[in-house]
Amino acid sequence: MEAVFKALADKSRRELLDQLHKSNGQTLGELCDYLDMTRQAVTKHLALLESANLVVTVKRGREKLHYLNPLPINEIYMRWIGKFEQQRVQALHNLKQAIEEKNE
Amino acid sequence: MEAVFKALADKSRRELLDQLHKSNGQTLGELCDYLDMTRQAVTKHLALLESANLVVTVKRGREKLHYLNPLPINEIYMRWIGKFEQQRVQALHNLKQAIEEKNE
DNA sequence: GCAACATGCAACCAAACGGTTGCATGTCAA
DNA sequence: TTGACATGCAACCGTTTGGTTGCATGTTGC
Repeated sequence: MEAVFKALADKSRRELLDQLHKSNGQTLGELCDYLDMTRQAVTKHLALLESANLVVTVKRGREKLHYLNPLPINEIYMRWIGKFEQQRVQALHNLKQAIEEKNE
Repeated sequence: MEAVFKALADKSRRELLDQLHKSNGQTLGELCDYLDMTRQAVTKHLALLESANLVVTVKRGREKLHYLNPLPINEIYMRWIGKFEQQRVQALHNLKQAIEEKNE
């Protein structure tokens, strides 16, 4: 959970997830094309995403294929964001009531 | 957007949001009770949350009241997480296939 | 008015972060 | 087999981050 939030905090890593979203199962080399940094830097980002369980990798010969795992993001939504989301409706309701009361 | 992700990356800040979720409109002093750090550190965290527009503050006399703003989190869900969520089923299918291919 | 209280501001510090360079390892293809 | 290719590993480095301490400012209530 903590790892997922940390992983999502970086723009480059979100970009990588975006690319995998567009085309799943890309190699390290392919993913490097999208980011303006060295391969080693991209490796580090991918390692972090993998340790957060946001991407899963499979080795194929000398290549390493990267697959997106959307479950942790779903988890975050269910356990964390949904809670606040739920309150949003309540907050809007409260606001509506406050305005109505004011108009009386 | 970037600011929101960065703000959510820290456990203490998520804890603060949680506390505001439980009881909205708390003062700095009250929020300090929940975290094991100095008031100044909490101030910094709240400033970051405020600059990410996740909390809104109102001054009342010598106190500062903190209110949760759930809209940015909703934004993240709508623009970012929802996209991955949608793909979830498809991605699981792809992953399953990739693993099967590997086992051959 | 003044003492206690709630918060603000700034300098400082260690650790984590995001990136680099250099080199090693493993795999494919001719 | 050997050279090119895809990736792995480790040391290093500037900047950001999360926290501290010390002091300043504004507000309340007696």
